[in-house]
Order: sequence, then C-alpha cells, then structure tokens
Amino acid sequence: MSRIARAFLARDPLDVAPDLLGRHLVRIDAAGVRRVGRIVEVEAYLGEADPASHAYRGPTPRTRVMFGPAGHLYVYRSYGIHWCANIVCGLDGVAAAVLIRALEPVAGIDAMYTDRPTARRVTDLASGPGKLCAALGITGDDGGTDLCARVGAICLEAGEPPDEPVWRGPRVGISAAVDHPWRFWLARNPHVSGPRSRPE
DNA sequence: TAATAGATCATCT
DNA sequence: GATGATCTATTAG
Repeated sequence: MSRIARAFLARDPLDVAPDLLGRHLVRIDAAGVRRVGRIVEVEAYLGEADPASHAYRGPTPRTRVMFGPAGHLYVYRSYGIHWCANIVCGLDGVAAAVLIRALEPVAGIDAMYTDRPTARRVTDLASGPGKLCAALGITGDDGGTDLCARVGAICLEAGEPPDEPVWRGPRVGISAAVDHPWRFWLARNPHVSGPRSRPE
C-alpha cells in the first residue's frame, strides 16, 4: 500500500477534491487496529479567497496549519462537540484545504462501532464529518499530523478509483459563499451524508 | 418520515 | 459575548 505523495495534494483544491474520492483514509488506532475508510464525499475550501473558509481572515493559531505545506491534517471542533478533519492542500502559503465529509468503512469496522455507539448500521458509521472522526478516533490531538510522512498514525493510500459518476453541488452547512458547487461525492454511494441527488 | 431543539466549547470580536 | 464546515433524540403527522 503506497502512501499518496505530497505533490498530489499540492495543487488547486478544486482539482484535488474530486481526485480524493475513492482513496483510502487509513488510521492506526491506539490499540494498533488499522481502521480504513474509502473517501466518498468531500468539500473544497479555498482559504483567504473563500468567505466560507476558516482561513478567510488570515492565519490564526487555529488555522496556522492550513498556511503550511500540503499533506497535513487540519482538525477543528464543530459546535463544541464534534471533530472535523481537513486535508491541507494547495501551495505553501495558500490556505487551501479539503474537508472529508463521508467515508465508506473498509476495515476495522468493529473498532469503529465501539467509537460510534449510536450507529445502527454501516451507513451510520462515517456518513458525516463529525461521525467519521469519531469512527476513526481522530481528535484535536491529531491536528497537524503529516499524512505524507514515511511513518505515522494517519495516512492516505491509493484505494480504488471511483466506479461510478462523481457529482458536484453546493457545500453543506455554511452561511457564506453558499452558491459555489465545491462539494463532490460519488453519485450513488449510500455512505454519503446529506443530499445525494444531482443539483439541476 | 420530517421537522426541530438541545448539547457544548474553542475561537475570534 | 456570539457564533458555528454537526449529530442525535424527541416530537408530531
């Protein structure tokens, strides 16, 4: 299993986001269990050029990682409760990132259930940005992790190329720049969160 | 099945 | 002091 190279991520987030679909996000948990999810839904955030991005108003202690090199993890607390994970991409100094919104569980599924006690079926396990962080055991402590490092608890692997159409539409849950179709998902995948229909 | 309210806190004004 | 890149339980139909 080869890790995805930094050069793959150091591009325009609008190109990286759809290319991330089908890839595997791999997490070695504290017990050494390998938890793997196939990326089925993402959103691109363009940094200082994007009013919906946390980096819109320039670097702060929280958003510092996004201004650094591609391949690192930006994790933030959502609504005081959940964690959400982004992969930093773009060039150095450009605070671009891709929010991982949903995964299709591939391995370590039993371990995922223990961290997602309310999930009743596999499609509840990681079908949302907060859910997938819980399922993989990702917290604020993982913020700043380099996914492209030779060793590490979290990484990206090639996975399987999409076997179905990729659709795009407006991003979910934001209140600024709502019209940009910067959310990408696998058209028929049942693990996608939110609307799955093709926007007109 | 659909709609709604409550949880809960780091971050920035 | 206000505000979320959300999730879940509860309520109503």
